[in-house]
This record gives sequence, structure tokens and C-alpha cells, in this order.
Amino acid sequence: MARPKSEDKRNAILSAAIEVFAEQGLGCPTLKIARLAGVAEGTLFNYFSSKDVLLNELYLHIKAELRDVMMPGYPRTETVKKRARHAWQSYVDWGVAEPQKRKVVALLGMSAQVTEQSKLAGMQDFCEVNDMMQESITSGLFRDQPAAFVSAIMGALADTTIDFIRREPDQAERYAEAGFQAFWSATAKE
Amino acid sequence: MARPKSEDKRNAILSAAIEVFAEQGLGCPTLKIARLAGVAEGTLFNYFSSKDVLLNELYLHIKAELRDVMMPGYPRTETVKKRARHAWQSYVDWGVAEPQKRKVVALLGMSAQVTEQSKLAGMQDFCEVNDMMQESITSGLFRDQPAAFVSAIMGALADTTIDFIRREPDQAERYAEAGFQAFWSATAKE
Amino acid sequence: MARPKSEDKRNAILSAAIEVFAEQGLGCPTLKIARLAGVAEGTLFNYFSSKDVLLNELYLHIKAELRDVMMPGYPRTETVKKRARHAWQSYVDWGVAEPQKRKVVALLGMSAQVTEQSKLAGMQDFCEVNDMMQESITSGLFRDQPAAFVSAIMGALADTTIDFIRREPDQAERYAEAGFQAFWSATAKE
Amino acid sequence: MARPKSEDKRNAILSAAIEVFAEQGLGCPTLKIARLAGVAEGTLFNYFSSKDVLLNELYLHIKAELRDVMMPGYPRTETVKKRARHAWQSYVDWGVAEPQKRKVVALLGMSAQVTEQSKLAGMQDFCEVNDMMQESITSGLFRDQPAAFVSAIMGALADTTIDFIRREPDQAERYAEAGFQAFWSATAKE
DNA sequence: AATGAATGAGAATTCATTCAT
DNA sequence: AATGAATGAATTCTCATTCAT
Repeated sequence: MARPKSEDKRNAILSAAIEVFAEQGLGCPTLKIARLAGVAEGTLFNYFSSKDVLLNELYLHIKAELRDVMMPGYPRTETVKKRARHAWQSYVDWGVAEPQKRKVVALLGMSAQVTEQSKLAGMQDFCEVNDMMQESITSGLFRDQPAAFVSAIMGALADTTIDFIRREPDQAERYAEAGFQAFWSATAKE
Repeated sequence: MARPKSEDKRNAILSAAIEVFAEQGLGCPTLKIARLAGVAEGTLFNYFSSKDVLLNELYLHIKAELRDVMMPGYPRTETVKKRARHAWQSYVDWGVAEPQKRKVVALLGMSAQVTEQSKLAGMQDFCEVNDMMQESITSGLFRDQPAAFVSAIMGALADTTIDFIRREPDQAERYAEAGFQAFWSATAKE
Repeated sequence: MARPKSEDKRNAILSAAIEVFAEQGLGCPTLKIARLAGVAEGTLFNYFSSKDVLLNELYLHIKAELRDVMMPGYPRTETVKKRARHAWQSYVDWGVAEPQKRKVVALLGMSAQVTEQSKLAGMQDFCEVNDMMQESITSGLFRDQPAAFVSAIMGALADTTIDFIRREPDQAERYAEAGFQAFWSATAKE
Repeated sequence: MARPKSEDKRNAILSAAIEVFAEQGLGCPTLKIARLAGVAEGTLFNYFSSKDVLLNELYLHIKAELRDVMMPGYPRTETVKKRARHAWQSYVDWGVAEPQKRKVVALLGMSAQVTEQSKLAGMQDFCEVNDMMQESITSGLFRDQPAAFVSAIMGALADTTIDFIRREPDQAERYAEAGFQAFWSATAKE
């Protein structure tokens, strides 16, 4: 039996892609990715049959990682605010710690090479977060807005918060707190 | 004297670039842009000496247009809230009306091909909006946060608002109102 | 009546072409030549209908100048050696004084863009020098070699001499003398 | 392991370049070279990272070949005249047999795209010939001229000789002999 | 499975030449 | 006649992808 494809190599390629795409944009050559991953140019195409496939799988890979980061420890039984705060904090922590992944997932999200299907699948990963929102809203805690709008506001404010923490790491806690307060004030009923 | 260089042609190229970049990303060939602009490929390079220059000038072009859209009618003498609402509304209106420009300016803002210098110059265009924020914050109306943070929150919420209006144009007014309320609640003192 | 084409402009273009071709090779753009000549890009083509025409006319221009430099003062009534020495010296002086013209005429002579016809015409300019050689050889002064061979040897040695004078201008006289002696020894009967 | 890079292919490209450059000048497209070499255009750039690199390596390639042609059988222990004659003859033979290489090395030697460094390196290849000259001159056989001048004269006369043999191949031996006699008379002491 | 040489379509850019002013 | 903007074919070089080893 031939050697099986190695999960390590696949991950090395994905990691290299993140680094390279973050620094040089999605247009950068697959050769650079392969080099950084320590594999041959052709090997990349054993793992991802085309650059487009790599882009799509990378998108899902990062989205899945983000879900894996946000879900554990999610306090299902706590108050809505505590649950929201957990989601907020875990996303902000991840964004601060992983600026390249955050940048690349943003680039991929805007790229025509990532299919609608991938984008949808990427959202599926977050159904639990969305459900939480949905539930909280119907619970009457938030002003009467679509759950998606409230989620989007949370995401937008968290992203803004991350940007500021990246620029002023000293103020991390302050911005995290202020950002969440802003979100809560923006959307909660009173 | 030979033909003068035509401002029309320059604008046709910029417009074509917006359309093409919005649909296919910044990687798309200059030939497509030239074709859509109705000029020869060589002509594009008479007006923009390289694709990089085109990208940078396009970025500044859109930023300048946005400023020109937001500034007229700015109610300098009104209350802070009214002034903020004016900025909000003009930005949201522009974003809803010009989805391609909004997408392209976002792509350009993330691209390594647009220089830091261009990005700085693009911000200069908005000093008046920033000044307004600065002034309002020192006036004590907002919670004690850096003006830049408040501005960024406003931008993030406006972008979110635009996205939702684009998806549900019927609800334009409702989202514009809700988004602004969210912003105001998020940042105003009480 | 429209302005007549100006001989000055024509000469400015030829001079500019010499300078530019000498430094950057025949491949360099006509725009550079026009710029250096102080005329517009299109104007060059009023004087020379194509770049190829320019190359051919430039070749003939330099050849004619060389003839004009070598012929005046040619001592028709002196001994063969004195006449040869005159030709030698005037060529060497020109070559030392006009390195760019010498380089360009060499480039043009090797270029496929200069037609055989031009090359022939360029030689016609030197019929008098050739006649002198022819006559001298039939006079029995030189070893029994074709006149063209003797001429070519003279040219080759003169070129070598010029190269060395260019590198060591202090030794100009010495090399001129040594070179001519080499030529005379190489070809004269004893 | 993938295919190794093939020395054959590299040589095919160099040979094709010689043929094409000799006929059409250095300005001719890389595509023609690749076609004639029987490789894809991209392959040419696998072997030579740019056209400039190709030009420089081609220059050194021909120079090295010439050295390899002139050195074997060099009669180190013979008289100066016999050694000079060997050098003369092997150069003339090569020049007659390889008109394209001779033309191309001349074109390259005049081109600004071939660096000074390459030109110097090309000369290094001939240190042995130069040493021979140097030694012979200090031996007192030649008139008191710099060795480089004597070498240059030999080269110039050999080139002239080659030109005439090319035009009249029947007379090859006669010109080779006459040329060498001319050189010897031109430079030897008496 | 891994490698990297080979491929050739495609990209940005140049440049001789034309032509409107 | 002079200008320089407009043109588009041609050129060098890149890069995703294939394939021989």
C-alpha cells in the first residue's frame, strides 16, 4: 500500500497559505505556499486539486477553527448576557491572537473564488451561536430586530474592538469591555 | 497641439475598473478594464502608468468621492446628534447606491498593492468628519472613549446597516433608523 | 505654404540617435531619441518614415561624415606611404574624437535592419580611398594581396589603434605611430 | 524524484539562441528561441531566469568554447612563432567554421545587456593565450609594445582573415598564411 | 506519495506608428 | 509642419497545473 496522505502535510499547507495570503494577498503563487510548507510544488496539488479548492477549503478550515474556539465552555445554562459575553470574548481573543487568520478569512469572504456554497457552509458552523441569538431575541431581551441583524452588529463591533486591541494591546481589557458594553447598549432593550 | 488628455477617458477607465474589480477581484486583467472603458489597452497605461498606480489612484478616487458625498449639507451648527445623523445617512445612502464602489474600496483597503501612503491620504479626506467626532466627544456627549473608537463603531454599524438594506431594500428606512439608534445607544452617554 | 522641414531638426534627430544608440543599443525606443532631440515623438516620423529608415539613413550619414573627414587635404600627389598615412591619421583622429559615432556605425553595420543596399552605398563613399589602395597595390609597393584585403587590414589595425588611444589618451601619438608602422610592415613589400 | 534538469535542453536553448540571434539580432523574441530549441517558452525561463541572463550566459558559453578550441594541442615547448601560429590557426579555423557564434559573440560584446563582469569573466578564459603573448614579448621577439596591443593586433588581423576566407573559401589557406605573415611582420622585431 | 521539470495560456507593459488637433 | 494621445501587436515573464521519474 502506498503511503497515505499525511494530515500533517495538509495542515502545513493550510498554515503556509494563511501566512502567505495574509501578507501578500490571495493572488500570490502556490509555489510560495508550497515552499513555506516545506513540500514540493506538485505536492500541494495532491492535497488540493486546484488553487480554488485550496481557497475554499482554507475558508472552511478557518471558520471551523473559529467555531471550535467559540463553542467549548459555552455556558448554555447561564443568562443571555453571560452567554453573549462568552461568545464575544472568545471571538475577540481569537481575533487578537490570530490576526493572519482573521485577515485571510476576510479576504476569502470577499473573493469570487470562494463559492456561495462554501460561504453558506461556513455559516452552518455557527448555527449554535445563531440559535443562541435567536433564542435570546425571542426571549424579549433585545429590541425588536432580526436576529441576523443583532448578530451582525455583534460581529461588526467585535471586529472593531479587535482592531483597536491590536493597535493598543495594553488597553485590551478596556476595549473588550467597552466594546461589549457598546454592543449591549446598542441592542438590549434598555 | 495634439489632442489633450481627456478627463472623460480617465473617468471611463476608473469606472470600468470599479465594475470589473467588484465582480472579479483586483486580480482581473487590465485588458478587461480597457475594453469596458472603450479604450485600447495601451491607452490605460497612458493614464495610469502601471496597474499598481491605477489601484492606488482608484482608491483615492473613491475615497474623495465619498467625502464629496458626505460633506455637502453637513449641518455644522446643529446638535451633535443631528450632525452625526447627517454623516450616517449620507454614508448609508452612498453605500446602498454604490455597492461596487463600496466593495472595491474595501478590497483596495485590504490589498498590499495599495500603499500605506495612499491609505493615509485617503484618511486625510475625512478630517472634517473626524473633527466632528473629536469635538462631540470632548463635548462630553459620548462615553469616555477615544474619538477614533467611536468613529470606527459608527463606520462598522453603518456598514452592517448597508448590508442589510441591500438585502432587504424594502426595509431601508427601518434599518437606517435602527442602525443609527444602535450607534447612538452604543456610544452616547445615557 | 507650410513650414519646410528643418535641416536642423533632422540633424538634431540624427545626433540624438547616435547618442542614444551608442549608450543603449539599437533596440532603444524612438521616444528617447525624440526627447533628446527636443522634438515630439511623431515629428521623428515626419523626417524618417520608420525606425528602419532612420537606421539606414543614420548609417549613411555617419559614413558620409567619415568620408568628408578623410578626404579633405588628401595628398594626391605625395608618395603612397604619405597618402596612406594621411588616410590612417584622419581615420584614427576621427575615431578617437567620435567614439559614439564609431560604435553606432559598427552596430549598424552588424544589424539586419540596415540593408545590403545601404551597406553597399556606404562603401561607395570610400571609393577614393579604395582607388588609392588599388593604385598603390598595382604599383607594386604592397605584397601581392587583393586591395580589399590590404584595406581591411588597414581598417582593422586602425580600429585597434583607436581602442588603445581611447584607453590611454596620453599615448595617442605613440599608438598612432606604432599602429601605422604595424600596418606598413604587415603589408608593404619589405 | 522529478526529472533532472537536462544539460541537453540547456544546450539546445543556447544553440537555438545563437542561430536566431545571428540572423535577427539580439532583439529577437525568446519565443523563437524556445521554438527552435524544441521546448516551451516557459522552459527557457527555467534554464535562464531572464533574457538578460541568457545573453550573459551565452556570451560566456561561446567564450569558453573558443578557449576549449584554442587550448588543446597548444605547443607549449615550441618556438614563439609556432605557438602563435597555433593560436592563430585554431582561432581562424573556429571563426570560419562557426560564423554564427562569431557574429553573436561580437554582438554580445557590444551590447549593454552583457555586463562588465561577464566581459571580464570572458577574458579570464583566455589567460593562457595572454600569458603566451606576455612571455613572448618579454622574450624580446616583438617590438617593444604592450602585450595587450600585440594580442589585439593578432585578433584584429585574424578576424579580417576570417572574413576573407568566408567570402572566398577557396583561398582559405592563402589568406590564413598571408594573414599570419601580416601579423608576424607587423609585430615581430624584424 | 513526492518531486520538480515542463508546459503554454495569460498578464502587464512597451513601443513603433498613426492621426486628430 | 508639429504635437502627443491613441492604438494594438508584440514581448518578456509568471504561474497553475500536469506528468515523467
